[in-house]
Amino acid sequence: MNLSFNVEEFIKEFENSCNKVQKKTFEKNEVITSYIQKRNQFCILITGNADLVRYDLNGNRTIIDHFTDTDVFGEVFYNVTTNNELLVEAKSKCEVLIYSYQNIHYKCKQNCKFHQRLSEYLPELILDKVTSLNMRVELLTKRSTRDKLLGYFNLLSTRNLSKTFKLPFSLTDLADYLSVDRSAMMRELKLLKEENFIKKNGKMITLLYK
Amino acid sequence: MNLSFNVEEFIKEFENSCNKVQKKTFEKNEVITSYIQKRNQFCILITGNADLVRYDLNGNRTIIDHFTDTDVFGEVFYNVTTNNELLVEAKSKCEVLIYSYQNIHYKCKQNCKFHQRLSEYLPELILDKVTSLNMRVELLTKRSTRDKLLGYFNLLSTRNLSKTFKLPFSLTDLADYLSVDRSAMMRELKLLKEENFIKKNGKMITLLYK
DNA sequence: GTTTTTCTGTTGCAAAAGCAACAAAATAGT
DNA sequence: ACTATTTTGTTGCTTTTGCAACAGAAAAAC
Repeated sequence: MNLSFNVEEFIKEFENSCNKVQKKTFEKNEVITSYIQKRNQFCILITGNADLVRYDLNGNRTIIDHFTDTDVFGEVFYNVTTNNELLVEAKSKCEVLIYSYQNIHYKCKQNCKFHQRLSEYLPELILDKVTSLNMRVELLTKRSTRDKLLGYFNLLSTRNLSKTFKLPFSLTDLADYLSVDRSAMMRELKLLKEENFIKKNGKMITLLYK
Repeated sequence: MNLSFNVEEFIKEFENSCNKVQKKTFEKNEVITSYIQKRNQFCILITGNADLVRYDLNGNRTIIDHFTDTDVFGEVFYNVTTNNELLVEAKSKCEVLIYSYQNIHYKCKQNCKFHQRLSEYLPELILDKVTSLNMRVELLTKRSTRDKLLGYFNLLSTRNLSKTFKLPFSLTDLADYLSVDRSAMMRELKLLKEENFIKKNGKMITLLYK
């Protein structure tokens, strides 16, 4: 994220300034929140990492988004219209700040610092989500598994300012993120290695082209 | 869209209240704006319809979004990070209100009504984009052409409160929207007709299931 | 009202992706 | 340190998708 304010400081303010904000801890594989059941929710991940996943009627799992330290998430950023299950699952032990809104328009009668700051920052935070959603759409509209993989690798490479980077996912999860079959993706990864597009060592990837 | 304010009235206010807002007319197939070249832009489509399209390096065209009367669009809702061409193309004669921001945080020194209103409404407008982006992601993560078609048809059916509805696209464009091959999509449409999932007459579709 | 262009519908063939199943490796749990 | 569980890597086979090409229908341009 590339925000105009410091999320760590924001978290400190949260914890002290408003008694409606709850701090909770979740173990690995626990469900942090459900966007279907809990509307108008705003969360900050203090430590750990978690995925926003959807389970559709065919039983397919899709990873919609991946969260790490200081990432924000919640239904307030998603504005649910789907019927499918939509869960945030802890991938490791997670500490989370949770706040539930009464109304969606981000105005609050209590004049605590937290709400002031939140109103101020929310448009920017939402815009940041828009950016990541647009990147997601760009990835998903790529026609082949190969292009999706390379597109995603480019993204990570750009973000890390390096041709070498670590996948934030297991390969199983990566397939669910790119919305492709895992074995087909593995086959494609193998071909990418053989054709010297990439070098791979566990979750470390190095781009060899350009 | 399901907004708390009336866009038609908003448009009237725009036209009168701020001399920085331009009203322009575009003929069919003209480029209304480029998100790569014109940053921080906010537009309202008064009449006509237009598509946001991306041309990637392989020459593939993807329709990212489709706009009709009173829809808003512009780089300000997209927050470009891509390198690909990203154009809004008029699909018919279009009247458009265009405003370019100096800064992305929606604050403006001039205290005209337009800017006041815009600051007020922008978070809601952006959130509306988030909703449509999330629906888009949901469609694109469907694994088969069939599921993409049915998913999209369900959406239109829900929106129109009717099992029968008109496609807002040509079939050629629909394929570019769902990010699939046109001939493969046509084949799938034929199967859907044969298996009595849908009835199709030109751009009118009727869902026969459930 | 005729011509030109775009869109629809179709097909054979090739390529890619999905499915199922399994062994080996790695990781987590105790 | 050992065991159970999950992840990785692989493959044969099937299904789906993409590509290329073309004719007829529809729409747009003149």
